[in-house]
Amino acid sequence: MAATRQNRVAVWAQIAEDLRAQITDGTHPADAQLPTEADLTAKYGVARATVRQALAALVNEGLIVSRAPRGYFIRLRKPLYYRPQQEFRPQPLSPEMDRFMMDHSADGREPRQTIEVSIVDPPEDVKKRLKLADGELAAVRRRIRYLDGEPFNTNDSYFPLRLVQDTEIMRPADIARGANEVLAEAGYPQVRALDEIYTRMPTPEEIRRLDLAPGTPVACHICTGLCPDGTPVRVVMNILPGDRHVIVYERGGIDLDEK
Amino acid sequence: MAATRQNRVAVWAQIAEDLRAQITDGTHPADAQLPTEADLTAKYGVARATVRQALAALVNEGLIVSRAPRGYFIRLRKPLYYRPQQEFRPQPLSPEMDRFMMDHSADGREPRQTIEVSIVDPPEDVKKRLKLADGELAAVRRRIRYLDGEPFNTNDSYFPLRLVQDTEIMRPADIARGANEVLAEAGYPQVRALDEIYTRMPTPEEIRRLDLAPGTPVACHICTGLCPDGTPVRVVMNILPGDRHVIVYERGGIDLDEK
DNA sequence: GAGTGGTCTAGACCACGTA
DNA sequence: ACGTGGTCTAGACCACTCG
Repeated sequence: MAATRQNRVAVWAQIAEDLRAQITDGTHPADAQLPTEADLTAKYGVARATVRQALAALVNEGLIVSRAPRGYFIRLRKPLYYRPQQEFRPQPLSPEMDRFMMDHSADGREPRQTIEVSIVDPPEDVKKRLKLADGELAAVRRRIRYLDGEPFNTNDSYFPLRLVQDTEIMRPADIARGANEVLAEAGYPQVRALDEIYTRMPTPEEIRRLDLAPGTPVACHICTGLCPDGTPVRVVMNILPGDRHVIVYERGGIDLDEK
Repeated sequence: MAATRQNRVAVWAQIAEDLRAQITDGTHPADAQLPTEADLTAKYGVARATVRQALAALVNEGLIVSRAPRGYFIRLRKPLYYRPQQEFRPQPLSPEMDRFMMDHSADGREPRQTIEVSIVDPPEDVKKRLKLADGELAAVRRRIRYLDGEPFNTNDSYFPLRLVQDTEIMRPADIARGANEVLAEAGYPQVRALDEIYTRMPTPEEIRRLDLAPGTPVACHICTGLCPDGTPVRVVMNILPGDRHVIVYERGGIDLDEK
């Protein structure tokens, strides 16, 4: 537990551990206010900087949040389920599965999204997955999704420019039937997809766009859509704040692995 | 960018931004050493604590790591692909997909795992998913997996105790044919699964077990295995350090959604 | 106006790795 | 032996929110 190189635990780490135990053991209700920095310096008899180091640790763990100048508060997690397979299987495989999902549904929350379309030289990640030729450009539809006015996730869809030029995809408006349908009509139906998911701390840009609190990691979900002949025609980069999402996959009809 | 409540950017935030730009723009090679704290205090003409705050920010973003008392170093990301569907589809759907995966393979790295088996009153998460009666116990196989001696992920498999008592599952040894096979032989074949994935900062316990650097989020992958009648018989809780894993799903044969 | 957290300073001592 | 980062202290001023 954060032992210093000496055989002892730093004072700030002990304070952090104290507070962490109180938070996780449910002593305080969610959203409760913690003692002030002044309270803690008095209680533990240390300098303010030491208390601040303890609190900063908890902030970076995502356990508490500072609402200056009001104080520190216990953070609550209210993730919604997020389903990459959504359109494929709108219904859960079984009522049992549904149970878990009911806890966090978007019922009654008002969705909204902003859309920007532009032509770009895409980032290396995307370029590789789209198998773009050197210097070849892509169209990107950048969306930020909101729920009740709060940013929920971002969704940047990249298409090889040559495939979508002069299609509806280039217009910054909702596409009721979906961009995939448009792409299919243009002769590029997607029949397979590769989902890649990894997690990291957000960039300052992402913190800004998604209004992320410190200590909030993001999941990066990259979906590559392929035509029957294996040509990639679409790469979607989703940024999912960890405090707002649970990604769900349902699998069935096969022997299931352990890992 | 970390503006203070005044209309200015904090000095530490500017220093962090400077360094961040240098790191992400590839000015320095990966694993390069940053200037020392003393260098930076001199360069920017500020107190050491200010420089340390900038560096701490980058550490928490996962961009750099401190190897005291040697200095700060740029962090490298070398994730391996992790496939929940592994046994289902050992081969990628197409050579195109394989391309992305070749970059990070476990070739030539020596895998090892530790196994502990115990009987526990499982955490609430697990209890709910296993639909355990009040006070009902579970067997848990806790595994830590290593690659070349370094911890890679943890895998805790929970089973209702009544189903697995007196089976091979209770012995802390490798099960060559897999715990699922044992469960199937006992009359509980799994035909469906629900995967839930979310991301958060690790607990101190996880930091210890997985030897995580600061600024490393984890993905929590919970797999619930169900019998044909919908009874959950197994819940697996995987903890996947973000700097070591990319989770991969392949989907095919269906219309694919955008989200 | 009182109290909060955010920022910044100028010191100090320590353990540890490396040269 | 030296330089490194880790820890801790004792101050200071500020902007903001709330009563």
